Amino acid sequence: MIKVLMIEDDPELAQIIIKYLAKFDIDVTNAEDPYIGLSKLEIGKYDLLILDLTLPGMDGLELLQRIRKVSDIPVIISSARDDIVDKVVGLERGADDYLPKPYNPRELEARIKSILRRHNKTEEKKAQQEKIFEVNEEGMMITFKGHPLSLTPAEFDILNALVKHKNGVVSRADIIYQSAFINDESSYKNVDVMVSKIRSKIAKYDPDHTYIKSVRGVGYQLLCPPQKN
Amino acid sequence: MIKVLMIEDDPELAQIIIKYLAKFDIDVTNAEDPYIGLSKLEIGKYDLLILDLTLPGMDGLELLQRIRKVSDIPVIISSARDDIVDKVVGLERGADDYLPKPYNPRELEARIKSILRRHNKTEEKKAQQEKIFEVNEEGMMITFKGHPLSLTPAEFDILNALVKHKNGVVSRADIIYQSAFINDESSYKNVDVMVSKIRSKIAKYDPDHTYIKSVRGVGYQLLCPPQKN
DNA sequence: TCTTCCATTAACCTATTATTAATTGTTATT
DNA sequence: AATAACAATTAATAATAGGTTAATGGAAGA
Repeated sequence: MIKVLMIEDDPELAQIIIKYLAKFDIDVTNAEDPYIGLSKLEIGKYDLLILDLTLPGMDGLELLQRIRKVSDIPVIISSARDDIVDKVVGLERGADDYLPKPYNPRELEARIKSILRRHNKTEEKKAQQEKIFEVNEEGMMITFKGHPLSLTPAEFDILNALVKHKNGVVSRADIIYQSAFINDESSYKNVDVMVSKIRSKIAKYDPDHTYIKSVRGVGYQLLCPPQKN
Repeated sequence: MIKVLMIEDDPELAQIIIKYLAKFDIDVTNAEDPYIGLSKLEIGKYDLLILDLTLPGMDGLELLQRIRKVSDIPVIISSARDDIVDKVVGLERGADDYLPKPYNPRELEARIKSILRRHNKTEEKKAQQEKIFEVNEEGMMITFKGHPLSLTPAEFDILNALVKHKNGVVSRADIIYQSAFINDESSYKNVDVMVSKIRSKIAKYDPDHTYIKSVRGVGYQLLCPPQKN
């Protein structure tokens, strides 16, 4: 999901863009007022900014300069003026692209993706996301969609066992037995507790899916693909 | 001096661009033939490529694909066709910008600089990440973000071992064993003490992050990227 | 409905780790 | 040779992580 902030005072155009880009998994938030936009930029975490130049109360180019003082976010200028001076000044002041209105939303989408590809190597990220769980045994680390989960040793053993038996059920006894960090005499409930902790650590990055399913009377199972909640 | 390769079969246009960009310390080499361009790209070191789409003997988009297989160089497409499909496909296949002819050379210059500004920034970032710890084995020196850490020999061995096993856990036994400056019979706690000292030396320069993580019951681990406190 | 199993929170406890200080040993320096 | 400086080591104490169990509420299944 790509998060974009738009500063555009024409609500009609804003709506069109928001609707169109939503189809491509791009979530656009519009701020009609430049000052509100600026504060949103500071608070929220956006991947890119679409900036209109003709704004009420503030010149867009000036706004861009102020943004650049606090943020390195990629900026696409969208302007009604197809003027060479505006273009040059905008790009010089730190914009990554300049798109004269009216433009085709498809072009906007393509340009957003092109810029982001460069900026945070979206492709690499995507590749990482395809491997949902990645286990580094030596480092006792497991990454979930690219995010390293900070697991305790016992938690690592449990999730590692589940990943190894992908889509197979693993019993609590097996888990306890094969982990060096779980006391062989500890209760089955202990596994439940730690599974719960693992789940909450995963939920930090994806709260909407179930990855570890409990199989009644048997044990636990790693689901891939996951189940919606 | 910025070095640009241009693949453009119109020599007249090429000359105009070359002359114009020379004023701005941009050195443009033109290749009228796409195959020659491709080979030049492989040999020479260019910062950016300007690619015409309507070429003799080869489709520009196809050429772009072939370039992308071997190089990550920034590409600006310059095309006589102001067609939305061409634009979208071009950008999707890895171009960084698409400039329909005829265009103002000033705009080209501004776009080149904008793209390279961004490109150099991301390269910098990449380089920085790799160079958090820099080890100079013969000088028994390790620098942290450029600051030399004044480590004792035993401390050097420990941190060096951790850097070598980046993101892997190293046991106290391994550390003691492989260091010539730590007595083989010395206690594990000794390692703890020295790790503590290393940590405090790092903290002098970055008190807000954890670089050396203890893995309970196993050993220590160098985190990169580090963890916030 | 009723029972059993599971999920989650909180509280607990202990082994491990962190840190400081004291000790020993080694090398330079006068 | 005396001692100053420094590094490795051990000792001692404080802090903490992390596994465990208990307790409660909820879901699933008979």
